[in-house]
Amino acid sequence: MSITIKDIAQIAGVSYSTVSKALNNSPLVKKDTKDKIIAIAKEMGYEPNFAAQRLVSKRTKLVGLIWPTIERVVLATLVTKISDEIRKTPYSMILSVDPIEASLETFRKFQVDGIILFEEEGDRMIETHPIPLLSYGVSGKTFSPFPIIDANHGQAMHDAIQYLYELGHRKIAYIGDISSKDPMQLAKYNGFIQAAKKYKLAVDPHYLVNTEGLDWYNGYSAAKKLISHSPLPTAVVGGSYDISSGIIRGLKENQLDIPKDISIISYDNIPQMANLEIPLTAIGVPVDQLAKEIVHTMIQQIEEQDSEPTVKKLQPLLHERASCTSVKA
Amino acid sequence: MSITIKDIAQIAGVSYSTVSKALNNSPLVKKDTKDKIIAIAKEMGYEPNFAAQRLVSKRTKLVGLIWPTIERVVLATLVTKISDEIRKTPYSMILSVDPIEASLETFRKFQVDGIILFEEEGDRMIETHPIPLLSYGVSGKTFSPFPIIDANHGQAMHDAIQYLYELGHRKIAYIGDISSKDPMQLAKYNGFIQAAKKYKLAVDPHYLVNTEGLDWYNGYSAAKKLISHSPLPTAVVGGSYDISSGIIRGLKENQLDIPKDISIISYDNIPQMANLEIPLTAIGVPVDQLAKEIVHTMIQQIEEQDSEPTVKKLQPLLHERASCTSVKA
DNA sequence: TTGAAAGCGCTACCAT
DNA sequence: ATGGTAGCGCTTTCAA
Repeated sequence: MSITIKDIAQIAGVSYSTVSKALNNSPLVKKDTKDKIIAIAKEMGYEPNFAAQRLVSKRTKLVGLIWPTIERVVLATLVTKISDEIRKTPYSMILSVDPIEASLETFRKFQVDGIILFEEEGDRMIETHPIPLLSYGVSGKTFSPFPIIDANHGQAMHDAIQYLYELGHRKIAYIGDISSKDPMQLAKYNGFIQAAKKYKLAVDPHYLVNTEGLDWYNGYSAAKKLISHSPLPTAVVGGSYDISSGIIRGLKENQLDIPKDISIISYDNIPQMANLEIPLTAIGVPVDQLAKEIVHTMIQQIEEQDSEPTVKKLQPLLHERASCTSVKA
Repeated sequence: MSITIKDIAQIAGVSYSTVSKALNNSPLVKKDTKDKIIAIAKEMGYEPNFAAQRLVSKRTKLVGLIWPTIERVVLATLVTKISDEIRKTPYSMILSVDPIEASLETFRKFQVDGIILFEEEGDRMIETHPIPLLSYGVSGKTFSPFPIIDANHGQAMHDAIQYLYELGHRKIAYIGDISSKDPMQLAKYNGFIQAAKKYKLAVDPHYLVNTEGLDWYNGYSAAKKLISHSPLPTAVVGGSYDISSGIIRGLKENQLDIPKDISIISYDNIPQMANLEIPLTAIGVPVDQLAKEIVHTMIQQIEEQDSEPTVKKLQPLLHERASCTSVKA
């Protein structure tokens, strides 16, 4: 049997309701008493009984996160960061690896206060769901019944191209996955196309390489395919962390020096970019900020029931490393 | 406010303690009443209040699982299967992606009844931990303060070699990661060496290729390295799912036909083996069985406090697909 | 500023 | 077979 506020009350010589207040930092308790009680609690190794707390205050202070099915380093990083972020708040996070329906079932059982999910899956059955929801993804429609955190992939691609353009690049290739209906992938691709148009780049069709997958190897093969045609581009934009790491290998295996022969910039602004064979300049909303925004918005949504579900487009950031160089016009 | 047993009691015209019994399928309630109550409960969409249940019955029926840091398809599959398995029991699982210390903190807060973790990390501080623990890993020492589920990697390698031997293979290579101190990787490597000795195979040093990593690409490079020397082996044992998928690519890129030119068998008995470019014959404890065993043992450990923490070595199974062929001596 | 007491939803025991 | 009730540990009035 673990120790309860009654035990503390006994030792401290106060009533247990006072202990409760003290532990919750209520202003209704004299500072002396409060300090004493807190000290005793700590000394006794008191841990509040979660179930009891939840029972009485209808909030569970629990957020559920549905683990995305796709295995990606970036997503794993994001989930971890979200977890870190939540740990700084009074909330706790529980994860479910089950398919969405089963996850919702579990979360309902735990009576979580809010649910975070990744991309679209939300759309379907969830409209009716009473639990505050938040989705990380692409805000296709400008209206949504629940808030969406959007990493603004299109903007990111624009910024990448602008950056390369200003370095003098005119022949820029895009290597990414556009085989699926994944809105994030499409948003990147479309963003590239649009920005290329804006900067009047002549995009040779073979500068657009569809990796048809998100794996390392897909980027690797795509890179080889890209350099099998001439003229070679002077820069390439990689669609994701994994893809770009494959591109590096593909280029290196063909004795192409990065960035001397070819510059490369990658989508996904995660710290791991620095640990690749060649640290890559990257574009995207920094994963920490993404996590912060997701958690913050989720909690706000929970605590202010009336707050409008907003679609929040975040600002991508360009993180320079040594993988791009300027080129004479 | 969601509905409670009192609401049900009112509708059913019985006391709420009767409802509680009925819902818990107590034999103390007449079948008629029970059926009626259950029907009403279902109709009203009743969900028991988790917190209240937990508060009164000291068990939480919660199992915590610490998500392994290493990103592997196989582990993700295992975690998912464990989740599926737990969903069949009265228990629920919560996942933590935090580092072990923080995870334990969280789990203590949730007052989980048991904790599952992957490999050794348990050893350290956990000795003192009062919560039943179970580890999936390698049972180096035969004694352990908590139960260990061991996939018996050594035996698996033995079985693989026996299989190949009986097909007539005498030149067998091993491609796997032996650069880290990961006991699972070492167990496989050592198992290979031992079995090779047993079958009196002359293991040319270049038949042992250290991938120095667990990624696809590591297997790919290793395969290329392997075939750069002659004589080529007639069969190769891949150390893991990812590694083997890299091996396939490496061999194919060099116009080597599987299994005509070279047979391949991979560790990791997961269904995904069938979806590779070339469906691979695989050896290992089937992931479903692993999950079943882990969950079953965990629950037993929780419910029978006195049960001895056993080290359970599981029996690997060889799943034949079309990647191995016999060879004339 | 502190204490007493109600009650969250449920299980389990005792009474009927 | 069913009902009444205590109490799990806590928060939150309300009273002192």
